[in-house]
Amino acid sequence: MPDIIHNGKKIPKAVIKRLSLYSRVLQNLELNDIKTISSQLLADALGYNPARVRKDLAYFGQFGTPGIGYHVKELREAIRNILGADRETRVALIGVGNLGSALLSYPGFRKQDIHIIVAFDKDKRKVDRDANGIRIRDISELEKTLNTERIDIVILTVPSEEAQGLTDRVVSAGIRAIMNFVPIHLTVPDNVKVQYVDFSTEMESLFYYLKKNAKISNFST
Amino acid sequence: MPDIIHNGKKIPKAVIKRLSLYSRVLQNLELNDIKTISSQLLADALGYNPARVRKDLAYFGQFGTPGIGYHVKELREAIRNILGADRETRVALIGVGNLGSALLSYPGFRKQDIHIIVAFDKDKRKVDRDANGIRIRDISELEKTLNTERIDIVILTVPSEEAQGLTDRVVSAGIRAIMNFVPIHLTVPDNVKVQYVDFSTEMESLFYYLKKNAKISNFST
DNA sequence: TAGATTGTTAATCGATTAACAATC
DNA sequence: TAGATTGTTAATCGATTAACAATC
Repeated sequence: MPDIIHNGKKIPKAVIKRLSLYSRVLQNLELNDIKTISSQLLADALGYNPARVRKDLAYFGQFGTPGIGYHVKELREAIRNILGADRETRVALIGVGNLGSALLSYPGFRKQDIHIIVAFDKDKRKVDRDANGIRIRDISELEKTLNTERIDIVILTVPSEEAQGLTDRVVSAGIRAIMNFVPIHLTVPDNVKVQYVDFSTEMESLFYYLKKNAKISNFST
Repeated sequence: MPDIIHNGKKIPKAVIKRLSLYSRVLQNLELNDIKTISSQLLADALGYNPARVRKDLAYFGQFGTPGIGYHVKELREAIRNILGADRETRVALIGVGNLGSALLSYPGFRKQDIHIIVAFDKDKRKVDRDANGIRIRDISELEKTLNTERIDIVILTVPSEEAQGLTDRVVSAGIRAIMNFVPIHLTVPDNVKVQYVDFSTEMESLFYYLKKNAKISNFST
């Protein structure tokens, strides 16, 4: 992946993730009719340092007022603009198994204007069935549909053996962003971004911390 | 969270995640009857730098042989030992909705000896039903069951409004590790580790990269 | 004006990579 | 021995935090 540049400044990847979290906090503040918020309070809501909040925002401009803080509504709109979250995100999902089905009806997506518009499966018994309001298509229609439906992002929820092959097809079809739920490393060209979501790895590191913490508390008792 | 110390060295969080990925690659190599692997090849398999691989492993000891590389089987066992993945991980899941159900049958967990042993829901219509071979319990049995079943980790897949309340209960019951799929920030004591899994945030940053990349290619055409 | 809080610079901390002597 | 590759140190790069003048 090439570096991401905004107004001549290189933006760390982590900043983008946090922007999205700030936006969510601001959304809640707006619902509670809170008009302004300081970097301190915004940081507290997420367990961050206030300097980090100010620095993150400073990559993109000046949004606050010294002595006052940030105007909630304005800042939220600014962030949504930066993230492109003001437009609809058009998503395709490949592999309508248990996890795929769950994602099709994931409430968090709807809230953020992320729309899974098409779903594919290779199982003929699933094809043409309805999944959360959309028709499951045969995987043979993949390339054609990605184009006609102007898909931005592909979600992969297929068995491991099929992941790389489908990735290659999707990339050839012009897709540049893949959210990969399959626990293998995908090889893609440099201009394609893969976001890995890996439950087992997260679980294993949690368990490691747990084990370590247990030892630490044994020492102190 | 206190720092994680191993043999007097502070271990970066990212190292633990990668250890788990190394283990997975080694598992595949073992299945393909490959006996040894160099840091270079292990790095290639994950898109890393070979120095990173050697450095990560060096936190925990010396596992390789100069001129040869690492013995696949040995290294995998060593890593599983470090991660504690040689023991069974006992997990409870709260909230048997779409996502919760999908996780109950997630094949990646079974593969890594991660066992979801109990599941809870507050919906009386779900209670006592079977979910992937286990009986769904009423949420009122939460504290009691976490203890009798000796649960290590709790998975949270409940609506946002209920997440903090349930977190408090779970923490009072002595749980130290939570895998949180609910898109809100949870407040917990310092000795409890929360692992956030947030699809919307990942999706929004993917979309941001996509938008940026599109602009970059516009420039070059 | 006094208090609060921003935006930004400098200092710190942490993580990655390059380089290479040691060694199989 | 010659070639390969480790473990580790030093150099680089990047991200976080502290501090503070500017300013509402």
